[in-house]
Amino acid sequence: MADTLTPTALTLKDIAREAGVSLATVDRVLHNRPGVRPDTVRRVKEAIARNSFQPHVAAAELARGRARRFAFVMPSGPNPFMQQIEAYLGEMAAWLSARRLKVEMVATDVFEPAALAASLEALSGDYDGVAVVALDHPSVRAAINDLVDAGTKVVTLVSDVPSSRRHHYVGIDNIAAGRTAGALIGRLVGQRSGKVAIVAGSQGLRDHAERIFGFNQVMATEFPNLSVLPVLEGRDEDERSEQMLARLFGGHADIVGLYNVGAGTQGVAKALNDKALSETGRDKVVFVGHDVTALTRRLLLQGLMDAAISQNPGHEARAAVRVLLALARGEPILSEQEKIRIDIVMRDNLP
Amino acid sequence: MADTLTPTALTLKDIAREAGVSLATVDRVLHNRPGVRPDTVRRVKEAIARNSFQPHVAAAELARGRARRFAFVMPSGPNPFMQQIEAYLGEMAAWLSARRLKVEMVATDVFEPAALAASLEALSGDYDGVAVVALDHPSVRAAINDLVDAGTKVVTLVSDVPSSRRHHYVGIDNIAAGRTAGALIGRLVGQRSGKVAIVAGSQGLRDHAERIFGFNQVMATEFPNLSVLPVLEGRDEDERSEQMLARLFGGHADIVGLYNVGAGTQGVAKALNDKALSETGRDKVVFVGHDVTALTRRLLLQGLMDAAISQNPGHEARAAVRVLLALARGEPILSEQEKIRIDIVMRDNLP
DNA sequence: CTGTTAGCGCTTTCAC
DNA sequence: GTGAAAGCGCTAACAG
Repeated sequence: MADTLTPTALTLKDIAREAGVSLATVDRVLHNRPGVRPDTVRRVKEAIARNSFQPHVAAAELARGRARRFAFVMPSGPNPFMQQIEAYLGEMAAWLSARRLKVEMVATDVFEPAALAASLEALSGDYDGVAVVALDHPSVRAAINDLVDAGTKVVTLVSDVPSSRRHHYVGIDNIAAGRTAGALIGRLVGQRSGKVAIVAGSQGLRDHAERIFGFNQVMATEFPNLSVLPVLEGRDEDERSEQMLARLFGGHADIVGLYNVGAGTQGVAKALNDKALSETGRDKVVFVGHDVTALTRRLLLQGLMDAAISQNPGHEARAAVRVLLALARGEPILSEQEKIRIDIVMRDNLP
Repeated sequence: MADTLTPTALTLKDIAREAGVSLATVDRVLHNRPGVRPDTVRRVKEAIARNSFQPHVAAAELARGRARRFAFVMPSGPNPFMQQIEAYLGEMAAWLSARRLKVEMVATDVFEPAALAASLEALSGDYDGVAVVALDHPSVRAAINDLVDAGTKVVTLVSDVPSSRRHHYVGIDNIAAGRTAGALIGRLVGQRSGKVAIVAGSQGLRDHAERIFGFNQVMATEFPNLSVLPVLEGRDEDERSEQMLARLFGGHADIVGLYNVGAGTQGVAKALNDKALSETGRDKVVFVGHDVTALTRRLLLQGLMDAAISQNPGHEARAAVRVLLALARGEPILSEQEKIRIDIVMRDNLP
């Protein structure tokens, strides 16, 4: 019982013969290039459809000659998650080079819309595709639209600018991520009641704001035993986060859960650990954060952290490249494959 | 600040010139084909290494002419998880055909080692690669080894035969999956103490046995408040699972957790639901199972099921194809990309 | 508007 | 053992 999923392959020439035109004309129709009479277009398109013809990617790739260039615009600074994405891109070197693809990194300041926009504008014309960790700001939106208008394929990475005309977003649904964090804390706290603390980088960052929104949604509707404290804004900095949190712990004896929305994990963990040491015997605070890094991995193994909501950085790096390549080639995108899932990582399923 | 990850590309001809030989000789060395003097081999290899030369995959693919054929040997019968894998393979049709790859499905009885072995033997010589949902049995092991010896690339899918010489395993670490299930049940049960039930298809199936092993490991070491009841073997059948479980519930009033290792989910859910209806006000039994299907999705949304341990069937289908292709081409495998992760799926991060 | 043609960088005969 | 040469199925110039 062998059922073939793929029919036998035809070539451009077969289609040309069937439509009664030349190779070049089929090629023009295939790529929506101008200079073909509407009636001819129709005939060719019919022949293509009738045979469900698929051009051979390898032949197309070989024939075009020049390599494709992609730029990755990433935040400068020591964000471990972003460094992981860059590292995974580096691991693809052989894969990229066997396909004659060139990927270049461009570092820029994420918290400065003007700087980001300028970096993007500077890329215009030089690249076939651009992946950008974007800030949702009017000037960034404009820069993205300009690139798109110039024919560059653009994907937003990790953080989206939905109002722009970017071709694709590679990243997670942050509202769902926040809901997931909320549900985990709620469930892991169990019967107890008390307060839940939130530490974020800034509520001005779109992804952070969305996560908090999702988190509160779940808390309000499903865990009446828990009350959420006002969000602390630690700017993703260790010391600031630690101090704010230590003060909060001082003021509230009944904190049973802690959600760390962004980075600054070192400081958050420190504050939590100090609290645990000073009050032996108390119930542990349930601690959920984001992303699997060297640090969060250690905290999970130690048991100080209970779960990390994670978006696989390797998958994001590869998906961004594949999507840019598919867009550049005019191929359809395997949306199921390129969708980034929200991973729940606990000690026993650490990747 | 633009850092290029990929150097400029050379061609076979460049290497040939540098090594002072012809195109054909470089090609022979590149593919370890015989008929080249050892000294020449050395010179060519040096030139390749010195320039870290990467042959252009598109050119290689185009030049070989004939299409590659892969077979997927899957269990017959209505296992929803396997059907999902087949469906995802079907979705790749355009992708496959654009690469001139042919994928064929072969259905066989998983519970019959002889039948499986025969199906595999029958494939010999006709395919470049075979993906098989394998049973760990000596005759299956032998059949796999025969295929490998005949030059066919073989990957095991979902269920491994580690003792065979298969080139790759595409699937999850089932011991870790069982540990994850155990940790989830333990944590979600919380302070309560009581008993935990396990329903499996059969302890003779390698993946089921491994999951149970991991589950018990975690239970024994970390949740002294919970005691695990003897495993019920429901043969992945709905009715049988339901009856066995209903009887178990009748005999033990203090069951607080339930781990469903395999299929038969319909029956398990039925038994659990009946129990819940008959004893309002009691604490809910924490229910963890495997895989996200139409049914488990519904149960998660309803709240009857608390978490599903899942291996992404789409990812497995695509990884199997990519690995077979890389093996056939002699390319390195992106192990990080092809690794199948253990997903924890709860209501809020349903994919 | 449409057709002809010269490659792209490999693989694979077939000669030497 | 080694080399020369004919494609693979497209794309992109250039002619008409």
